[in-house]
Amino acid sequence: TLFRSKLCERIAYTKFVVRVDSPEKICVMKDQPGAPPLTVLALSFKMVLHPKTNQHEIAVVAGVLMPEVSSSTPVESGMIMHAASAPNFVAVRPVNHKPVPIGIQEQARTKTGGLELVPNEQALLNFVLAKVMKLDPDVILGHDLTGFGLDVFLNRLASCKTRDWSRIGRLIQRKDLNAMVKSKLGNHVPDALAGRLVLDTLVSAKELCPREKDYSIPALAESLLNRKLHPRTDALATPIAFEYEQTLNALLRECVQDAEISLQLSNTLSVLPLSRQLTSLSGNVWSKTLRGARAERIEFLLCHELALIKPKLLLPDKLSKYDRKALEAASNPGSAIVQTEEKAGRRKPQYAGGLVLEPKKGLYDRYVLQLDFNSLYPSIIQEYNICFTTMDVDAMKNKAEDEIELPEAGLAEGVLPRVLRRLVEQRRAVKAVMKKEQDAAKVKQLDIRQLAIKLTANSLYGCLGFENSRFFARPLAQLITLQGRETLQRTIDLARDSFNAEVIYGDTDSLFVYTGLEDMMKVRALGTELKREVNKRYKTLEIEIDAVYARMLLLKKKKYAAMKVASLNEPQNLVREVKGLDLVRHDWCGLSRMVSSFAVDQLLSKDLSADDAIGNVLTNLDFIANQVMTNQIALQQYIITRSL
DNA sequence: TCCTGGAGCGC
DNA sequence: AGGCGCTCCAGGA
Repeated sequence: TLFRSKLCERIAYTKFVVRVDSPEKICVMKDQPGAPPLTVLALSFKMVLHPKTNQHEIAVVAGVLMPEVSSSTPVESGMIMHAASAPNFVAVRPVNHKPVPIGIQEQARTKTGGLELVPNEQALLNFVLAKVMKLDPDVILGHDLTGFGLDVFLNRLASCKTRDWSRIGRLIQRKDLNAMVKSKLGNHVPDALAGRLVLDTLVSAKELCPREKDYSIPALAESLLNRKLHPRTDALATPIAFEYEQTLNALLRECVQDAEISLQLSNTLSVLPLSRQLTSLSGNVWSKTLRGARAERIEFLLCHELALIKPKLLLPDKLSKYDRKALEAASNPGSAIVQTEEKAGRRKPQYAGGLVLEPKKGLYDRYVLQLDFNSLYPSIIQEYNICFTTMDVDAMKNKAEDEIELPEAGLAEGVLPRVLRRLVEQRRAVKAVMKKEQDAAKVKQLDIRQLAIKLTANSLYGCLGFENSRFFARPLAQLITLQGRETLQRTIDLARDSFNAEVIYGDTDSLFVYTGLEDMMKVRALGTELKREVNKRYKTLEIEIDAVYARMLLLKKKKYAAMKVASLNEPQNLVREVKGLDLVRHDWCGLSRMVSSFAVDQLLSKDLSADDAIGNVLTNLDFIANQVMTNQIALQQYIITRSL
């Protein structure tokens, strides 16, 4: 039954309300129309700290609207420019009962730059709610929205006892917002915004760019958008900034810019199309994907797969910590219940992981060959048919690692190998279409799909070892890493015994071979031969030449620097690659990283002998020491960043 | 001196 | 609300 949503149907703030009597009456449309375009509203806030209550209060809100956004095609760069000219708004209210500067009042009166001046915080909150109601965005987007912006916003809505607070979402909610925001159980932001997607670019950037070190707006604008921003104030503004026209104007501009940058980040990272692909692959809920719930995505993927293959199979219960303890106590009635203190941080490892070789330390000045297994763990699952449907996981629960045996050969393909095989097939198909496609926008779209498939396949293993996962199966995770270690070791033995190759290092799925060669053709030939010899031993497992390095400095496990040959056809074109050294770590200051970087450059320089390089490094150290002593280094260079 | 955590990397 | 491995550095016994 379709209702026009009127006052009598106070369920949602939507145009229509649909009521269905039974889930059986829902079916999938045969000819699916394309997904409708989405309205995206980027929001950004500036807070002040109330001097007495010491609580965050909202002082400035900016919004940038981007209408008609496709969730399947990535946004083209031309569209991003369009966003800047789309209807923006920025609203400000007086702080500490002091009127805002006359110039700002004038701007607001003449509506310059979409500026709205409101008398107090309550009015500011209502202004935002009215805007959201009017624009009715499908997506509310911003940087650190879930951790800060919207969280504070909801707290202020609650504190100010704002009427009809649920207008921020699409579901009419009469719940006591105060009780909601004070509850420690989970994040209440998504619940309050039911009916809209919350896209937090901080969450998305952390997931999609895990190698980034600094996730602040200016840092991401520089590294991802190639935009250098002016020096900025903090999200937490000082009351003094509200007293002068110039500083307040800067604050307002910055607030609008934050919303705009956040929108561009989401576009550049293709967060909407990618999260939609991830969601449609796993069959979970889109808003959850945006919250980064990886384990839940895998859970849904496997639930759907099981329902398809073994429709009569009962799914395993999802056990809470309490449930697990109770079960354990029941199965071992004699044993004392061990009280394990769960700390917030990382726990001790529960089983063995990848093999890391002791590196043969030193500076290598002839070609080093790096070979990598493609998707090692997904490949192992397929290669050995590892699954809870091919092995008795319960029987192995308390067994030692070396007692866990591989499934017998000849068993039917398990669920996990099947899921992975199908993902691999899908990805291959997408890539094939990509090659033929001419339209650049469609290529980008396909690229996002293949990336989503890869991410999904690669996160399956992690969920097998994750205690709170519905499909938690430690014996499987153990067996997978064990096979990984053995596979790498067999490869090393083969390289040594059959090729007389010198393996200088290796980590989990990779090995580094010092070839001693100076002829790229011979290096390639060796790599190809090694690769062929390894790959012929497996059905699914596959090793590949990952890189060739002209020079390599190998210091410790997980710490090395090297000059990588950018393309095998142009061996002269070298790119520096650094792993684990101090200069890639933020807990060392800029000066230290700079000195370290200089040293690495010298040591890896093709034109220098080791002695000359060391000489240059020592000279530089003297020079820097002198600069330090004579106070010529900017204070900025001494800042270290480290979480506590 | 030995041992435990945390950070923050690498894979 | 994926996993483990390995430096480093602090701090306590």
